[in-house]
Amino acid sequence: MAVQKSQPAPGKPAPDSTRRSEKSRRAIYDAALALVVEVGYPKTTIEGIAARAGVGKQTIYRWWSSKADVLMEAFLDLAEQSTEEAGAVPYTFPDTGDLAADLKAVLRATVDELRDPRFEAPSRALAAEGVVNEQLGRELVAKLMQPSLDLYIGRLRAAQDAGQVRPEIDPRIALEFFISPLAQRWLQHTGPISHEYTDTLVDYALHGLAPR
Amino acid sequence: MAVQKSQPAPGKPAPDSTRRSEKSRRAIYDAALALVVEVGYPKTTIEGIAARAGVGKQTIYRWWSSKADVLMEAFLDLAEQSTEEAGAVPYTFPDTGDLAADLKAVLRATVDELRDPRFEAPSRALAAEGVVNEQLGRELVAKLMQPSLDLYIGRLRAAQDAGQVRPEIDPRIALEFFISPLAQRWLQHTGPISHEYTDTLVDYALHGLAPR
Amino acid sequence: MAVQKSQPAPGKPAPDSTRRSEKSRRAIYDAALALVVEVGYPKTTIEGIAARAGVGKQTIYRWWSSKADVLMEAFLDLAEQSTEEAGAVPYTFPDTGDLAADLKAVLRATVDELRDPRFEAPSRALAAEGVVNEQLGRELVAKLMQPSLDLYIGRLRAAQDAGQVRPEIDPRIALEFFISPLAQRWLQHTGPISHEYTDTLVDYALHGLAPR
Amino acid sequence: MAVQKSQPAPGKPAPDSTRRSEKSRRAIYDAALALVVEVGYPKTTIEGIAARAGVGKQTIYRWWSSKADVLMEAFLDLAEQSTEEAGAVPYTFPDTGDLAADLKAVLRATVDELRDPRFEAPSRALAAEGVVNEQLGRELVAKLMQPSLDLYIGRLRAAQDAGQVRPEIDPRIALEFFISPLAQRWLQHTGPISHEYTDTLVDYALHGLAPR
DNA sequence: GCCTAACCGAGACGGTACGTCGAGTCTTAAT
DNA sequence: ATTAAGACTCGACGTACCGTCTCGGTTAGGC
Repeated sequence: MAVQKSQPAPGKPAPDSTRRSEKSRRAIYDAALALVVEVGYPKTTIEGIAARAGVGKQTIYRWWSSKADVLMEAFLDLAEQSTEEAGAVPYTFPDTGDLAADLKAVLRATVDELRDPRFEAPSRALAAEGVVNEQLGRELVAKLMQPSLDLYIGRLRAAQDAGQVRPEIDPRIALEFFISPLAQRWLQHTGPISHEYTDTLVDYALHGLAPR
Repeated sequence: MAVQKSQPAPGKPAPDSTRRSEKSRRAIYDAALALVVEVGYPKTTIEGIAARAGVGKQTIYRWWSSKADVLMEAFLDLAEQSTEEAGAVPYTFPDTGDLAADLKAVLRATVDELRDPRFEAPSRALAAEGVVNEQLGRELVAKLMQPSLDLYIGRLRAAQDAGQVRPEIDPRIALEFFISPLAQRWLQHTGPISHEYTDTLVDYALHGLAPR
Repeated sequence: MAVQKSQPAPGKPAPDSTRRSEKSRRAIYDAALALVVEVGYPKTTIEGIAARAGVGKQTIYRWWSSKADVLMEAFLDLAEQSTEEAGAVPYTFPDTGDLAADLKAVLRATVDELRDPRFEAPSRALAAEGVVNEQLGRELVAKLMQPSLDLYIGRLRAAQDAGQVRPEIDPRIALEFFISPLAQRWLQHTGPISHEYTDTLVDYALHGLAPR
Repeated sequence: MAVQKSQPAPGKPAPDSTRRSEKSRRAIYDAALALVVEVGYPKTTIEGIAARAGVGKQTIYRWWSSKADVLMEAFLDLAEQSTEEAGAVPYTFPDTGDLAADLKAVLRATVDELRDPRFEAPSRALAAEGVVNEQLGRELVAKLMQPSLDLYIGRLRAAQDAGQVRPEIDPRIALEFFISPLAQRWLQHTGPISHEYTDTLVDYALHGLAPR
């Protein structure tokens, strides 16, 4: 499960990645994440990252095309490490047979993650960049979000097979009832996020707003 | 409803707003919006706005505290104008008695607005800024989104009174089923937005995912 | 006798010289000369000058087109100041009636000046630059050397009128017998320079190498 | 006469010159001279020379200590080749018994050489470097100029023996009347150089400026 | 109808960061 | 062991904007 390297500015003679310094790469990831946490994304500069990592600026420009690009890889790397560290099987979704309970459990974990300060600053920064820069946005979605979304889809399909979700429902849309309200509250500061809140989302979504 | 001017950096002798040049203000709004559309938010600079507006830099710094601040006011102004232009009663929500139909109608209009290129660039820029800058984010929510959200709340309460929505539902959460998925698809490029899509959202949300 | 300002890079909107900061100009001159003396010309950088002068780099680039250009003006300014300081009538050549004595006196003064450490580093640097960069070289000749050369020509013509120099001699060539050997020894380190040496030059040049 | 290799940075384990690649050396000389002619000395870089010569940078740093050092050897090599090529006995000075004629002939040849574009760029570059870098300057004088100067001294001494030059004249100073004015005009662009000019120098110098 | 304060266009200023280039060092593979 | 190749750290380049600070020149009210 290797991290895909992003392309540096095209037209340049591609650097030889076999000779790349692993030490520098790690130092750059660490410096970038630390700076984003400490001083915020806009005040995080390529020069600052280079200085903190004890690395020449050119070494950053050689392998990445922008600050956002560095941060994205750093964040992907962080996510990978955290997953490994947690010892968890990385990409699974609980299936106890109780759809509501499973969704609530996963969403509670997501809430906790969104509040982890190690994740908050860089993921906000990346999300903001993705809003404005479509190319980066799509990369983010593909690399960071899609794997999780696929798990939701799988779980919802299983629920359909078990007769707990109506068969005509499109799981790719249904999952947004759980993900999107949480995402918007977090991204746009439109409201607080909590375990109770996500529990409520699950209940509302499964049973609908209208009386039965 | 006059646009509230934002405070310039505190500690300064407050400028006398009665002597402010209306012509400059308009020129600055126009230049800011045009530049964001033409070159994108990150490449829009205060110097660029000043030059294009034929205005001194100080005139911008005197009345606004940041690029985002200028753009926010410019955008609010644009939104106001558009509303007036449309001749519409600005802040109402249809109530035909058919909740689903009313929601679908409003969401279709929202989809159309999100696709209007005049709106897209600046509102993306502001949204992105709001993700990262909490203070600005809250201002955006309060000034740009809250009025609309309140209309949703009002309509949902009416539906509750009419027995079309279960009484224990919190309308402030319920409205997110309509707003948030659309917002996320648009903000994060996670999927296409269309009238069919929002129609589906309304149906799913009202009747729930589970079989009845 | 104003210092001619050199042209910044053409094609740029010419800066308004009436608003130029005299303080910055002085500080830049001082820093440039000091650095050339202290660390040598090649290690003198625009950044270094700016930092030492407490000035933004742009302020240098706004008014000068290169390091050599800065240094040339700084040196011209220094020369001017020194002349004023010395209280001397700036552009005269002694005429006691004794050509040999007058030439020897002036050349002895020149030798002293060439050895003054305040002058040595910058003038070497400029001379070197002028060797390789013809445009700058011609400017140097015109602004720094020509006035002195003209004085030699004047004195030699007077000597011709007085019958002390053959009338068919071209003073513009003759003066090189006094100037050029000294210049070459100094520039190219081909030999030591001293009062005795220049005295000898005068004697040899006036009376020739061949027996009479 | 083998070219003495200059010392690389001291303190390093001296490379084994018996295993040196002659092909690389030649390629480096050619590349260095070509680049100086084509793009000028300041824009000639070690990287550029290495790339053009198809050589690793280290190969240059191993054997030379600086750009000027490379160029000096390259130029010495060029001078040697040219001399051989010309088939001439390398280090002689004509002695027809007519001092004036001999000097004029040699100076005319010098003028022609100074105008040869193959020589001009590199020798200007070296001269400029020598003005500012005393160590290199002295090396240049010793290796490039001294042999010629010695020939002048020899010829002048012969002339003294023949009674054509006054015995009390120091030939080491006298020769500067022929060399230095030409050198200065060429180096500092203070005037045009031509056969007529050098002829005039010889006449003026031999017979003096004063009436006889 | 004048005075005088504030605003205005303009843009120079001290700075920070940009993205690029080259210096000189170090590592790898191949000859 | 030298070589071609090129990644590395470092420092300077010249540019773009930042936010502050003068400059005249309008442009109001308050007298």
